[in-house]
Amino acid sequence: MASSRSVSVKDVAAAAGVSLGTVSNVLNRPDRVSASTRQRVQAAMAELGFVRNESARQLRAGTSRTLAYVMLDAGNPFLTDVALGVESAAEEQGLTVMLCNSANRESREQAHVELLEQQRVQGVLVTPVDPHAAFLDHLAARGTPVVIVDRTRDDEAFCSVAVDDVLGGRLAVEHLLDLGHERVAFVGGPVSIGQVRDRLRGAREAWADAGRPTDDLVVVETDQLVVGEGREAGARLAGLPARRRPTAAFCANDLLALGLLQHAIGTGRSVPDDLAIVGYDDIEFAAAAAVPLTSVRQPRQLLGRTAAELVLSEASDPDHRHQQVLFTPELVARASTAGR
Amino acid sequence: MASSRSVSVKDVAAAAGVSLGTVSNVLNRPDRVSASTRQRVQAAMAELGFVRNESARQLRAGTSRTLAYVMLDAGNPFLTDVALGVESAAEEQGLTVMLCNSANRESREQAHVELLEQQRVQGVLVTPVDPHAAFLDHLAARGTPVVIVDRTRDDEAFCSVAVDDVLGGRLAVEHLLDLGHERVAFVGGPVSIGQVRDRLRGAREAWADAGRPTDDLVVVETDQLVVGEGREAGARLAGLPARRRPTAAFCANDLLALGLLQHAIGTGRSVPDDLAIVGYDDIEFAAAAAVPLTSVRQPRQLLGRTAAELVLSEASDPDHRHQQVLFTPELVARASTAGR
DNA sequence: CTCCTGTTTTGAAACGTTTTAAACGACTCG
DNA sequence: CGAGTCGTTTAAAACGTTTCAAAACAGGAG
Repeated sequence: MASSRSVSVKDVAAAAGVSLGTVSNVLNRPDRVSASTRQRVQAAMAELGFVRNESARQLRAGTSRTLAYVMLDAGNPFLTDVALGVESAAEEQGLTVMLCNSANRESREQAHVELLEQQRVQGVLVTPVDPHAAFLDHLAARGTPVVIVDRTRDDEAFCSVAVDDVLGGRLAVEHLLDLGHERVAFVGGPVSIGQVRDRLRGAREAWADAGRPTDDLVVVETDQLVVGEGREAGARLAGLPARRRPTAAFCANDLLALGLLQHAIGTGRSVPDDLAIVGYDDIEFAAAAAVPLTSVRQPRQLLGRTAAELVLSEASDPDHRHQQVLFTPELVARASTAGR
Repeated sequence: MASSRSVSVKDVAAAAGVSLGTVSNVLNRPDRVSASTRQRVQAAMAELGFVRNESARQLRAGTSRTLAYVMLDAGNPFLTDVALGVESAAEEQGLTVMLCNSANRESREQAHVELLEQQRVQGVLVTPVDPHAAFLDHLAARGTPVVIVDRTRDDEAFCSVAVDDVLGGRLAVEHLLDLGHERVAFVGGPVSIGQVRDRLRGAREAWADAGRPTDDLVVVETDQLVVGEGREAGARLAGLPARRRPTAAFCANDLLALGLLQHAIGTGRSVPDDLAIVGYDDIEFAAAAAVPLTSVRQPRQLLGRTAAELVLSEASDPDHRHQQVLFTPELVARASTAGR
């Protein structure tokens, strides 16, 4: 209960009438200490309100018991689920996770990464603004294990975990083809985002494999992956002449899909009868939408868990080889595409 | 670029041919060092890939340059917005923020708090499972500044920032009264949550102030504040005989409101004509719902920002007095209650 | 040439912990 | 009764930084 200035091992030792090495033993290998002294020391610790100084411990140990996840956007429900997976894997290893939010700003991402390196964290997981940023290479080159999460790089300089977006796009369009749609829209953008590109590619592959004419897959490009853009895409689709108008849309994420859905309902059109909709990510709100949304689900928690395991393996296993893990997405069919 | 084992100040000193004190000066007060040696040292640091060891720095300094926010649920968009406010305030002071997710489990919350204390963070912000948990008192008693966020306590043992939930409940119900509703439901629960209690109390006060009979404010208690419970509440309301059935509902949060909305649309009822809905929190998805949701907005970022400022004042100002800040919520009217 | 002044650099101590090798008793065995 | 053993405790060193008093130095002024 003492609220004065920080109580050290030395103070505890003095109070308990033992040497400071003994106090340390009580802390770290209690079995090496006789029961009576152990109790005396523990009593002193409680009495004085001793709190171990992690900096000193870490300085001596050379390494910390934490692991960090630098996330692109802490407000994105997808990424917070990934974080949950990271945490559960870390917890099993007795490690703590620090979450850092770069809020889509590369400068913040870099600042976080640098501080984490100074703190000698066990490893850094990162969903980066730009997976090719030089400071990530530097970090890894100096020996901190790094895993890239939900993004990929062209080279194999890092471990990474991601989901097969080409396959996801394929699943979505195959589902719509199965339902008999002959004219489908892809809604998403900007194509500068690798994931959007891959999902579109998968969609096109499925379309081509089914022998459909290229023009019947209408691409509606958006500026961002947000609800408002989805509404606007809805307006653009509705403006098309009836025979060119798609009967189904595959959206590059759920937010777009929600916007599209909102536009359809707002203008009195029926989902799925007038327009079937497939989203991507299967966020919690997808199932909770006015018309529950068919969506492509990614193994979010597993993504995080695997990333954590990889980074720990890299930290402990001396002859670790980088690996790029690619998970398989899964289509969850709901009312927004129900049979016609 | 050296990827061997950690490079220390000593190594840099040797490489640059100066004493280790000089290297430290280059790092901390570059003006005390002549231009030529400064450059030599900096070149050596770059050459060797020197990274300051934060543990050692902190051990010497006695305090860290970080601040932590232990959040109840990192998946809750409301709290991530609060975190954004914390971060922006911290950034201005040159501090970094660690986010810790307790995922609604008190044991995790406690584990985080304990590690943070060991790390001697500048201050701890916390949205706790239970604001009266003993370990929070202990933490504060030992001298770590603590601010309680979005929760309140009966005593004044801590600084806290929260929003006036009684007023929020009042605003919601006054809005519905203004629109001429004569029978209103309050949907929310469990009442063990202080915030639910307060919002209900505000609703009742407004109702009573308008001279309406108590029975005409129907309370539908839920088990949790989630979408599914909202749907179920919708079913319960729909099951009431027409003359006892409310024409409007005030939900204790937006998730419930979304569930209620979903049920109404799914069963072919019109919002707001058959049922007007008011939510609480004004999360991003509220505005994006099938029918944009009227909701009570809280100053989320300001909440976080103020909490950060309070904790820093407590850390630096020796004669700091605890204060309980209460912000004012604001009603945002949208289509789900549009005029009738 | 000496003395002084101001700037730059140095050496040593300190922060709080963990670890290792050595010291210490007490006991047993030959 | 001395040597060896075992369980417990201790003293000292080390981790990498910052800081502070003191030393070295350079450049004038006398």
